[in-house]
Amino acid sequence: MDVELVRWPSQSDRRDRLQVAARPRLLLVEPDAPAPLVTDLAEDWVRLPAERADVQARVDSLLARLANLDLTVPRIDEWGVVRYGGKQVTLPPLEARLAAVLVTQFRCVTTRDHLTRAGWPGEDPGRNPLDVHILRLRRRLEPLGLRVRTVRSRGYLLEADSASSKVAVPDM
Amino acid sequence: MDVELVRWPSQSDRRDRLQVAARPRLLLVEPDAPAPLVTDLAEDWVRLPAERADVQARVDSLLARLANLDLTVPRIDEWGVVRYGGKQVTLPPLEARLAAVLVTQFRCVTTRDHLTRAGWPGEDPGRNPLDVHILRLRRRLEPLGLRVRTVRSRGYLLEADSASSKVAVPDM
DNA sequence: TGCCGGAGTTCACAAGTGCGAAACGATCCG
DNA sequence: CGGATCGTTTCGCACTTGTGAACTCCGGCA
Repeated sequence: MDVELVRWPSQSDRRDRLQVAARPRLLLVEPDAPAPLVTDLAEDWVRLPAERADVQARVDSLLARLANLDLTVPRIDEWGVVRYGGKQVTLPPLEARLAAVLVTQFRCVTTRDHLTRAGWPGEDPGRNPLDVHILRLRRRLEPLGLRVRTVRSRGYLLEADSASSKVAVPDM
Repeated sequence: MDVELVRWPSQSDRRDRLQVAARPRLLLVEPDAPAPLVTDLAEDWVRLPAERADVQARVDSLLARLANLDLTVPRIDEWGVVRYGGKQVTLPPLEARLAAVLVTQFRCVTTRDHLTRAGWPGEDPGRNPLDVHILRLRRRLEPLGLRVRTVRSRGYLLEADSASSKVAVPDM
């Protein structure tokens, strides 16, 4: 699980995106900026300049506070290794590029277009290759407890399998 | 309720008493002391020396956080993802447009007319489609602990389901 | 009290289409 | 050769949305 460091107020739009995504974040408040009013449980702030140890302490406190709220986030490195919940899998290059986008957008919708650009830079292979690789990515990520959910007519969304949003499909 | 200001670590015994009493407190961490690890939701800290405004901001945030713990407001993003109480669901386009209105009017009555204009811009599909989609929206939002309540002859109203479990509050 | 009518709810069915997934090929590399 | 990666085709399912009708709920009125 990661805490995002956000300079504030210069990166306030990034802060908003993280807030919408319910991602934990630490605001690094620039020297002359006013102090922010923080009510989100996944957010804290520290005044710059700050000791490295103080920043680390706030990150640790934030993580400890959120430990009860299950906000674990998967990670992927540059060799295509995805780690989550103590397990890991390795991905082939193309799927690693797709997974990288989905991981950074964890719990947020990623458009098909965005994924296509990430997987095939500078070309458009059409619809099917993406579909097939999403399918293969699903099978590889499943053992980790991760799920690639389809958001019809919008794109895809990576989320934890068992936790949180187990949506009952309405009968109709 | 007030926030107690505690010098730390010199008044650490007072801090412990306040913690046992579940009283909100702000630790004023002395210049050379190590940063404390804070997991209690009723506690925060600030490194001395600190601006008066920064201290005030932390006090305000602490009070606001405690006041808002069970007054969480649902949110919806532009891709139709509704988040509330640590859970989330994705909505199809039409229901997302309806939900967007109900979410921004949280706990306030929204007229059928308003919802119709939001769901079907530039046309009027009649009464029934709206009713049906309200029903479908109800079923989708139910797992989040949200309820669409009917206000007879007035409209609809989104509110928290009273039976839903609130966010877990550690150490309080 | 009992009945009526409007308001609101729920269901079944259907059309259109976005998407899933298997199966098969092609290519690359040890 | 054998395994892994990646593309293509194809069939069919399931999701979204609309429609009509049956059904329940509730207030008003005689």
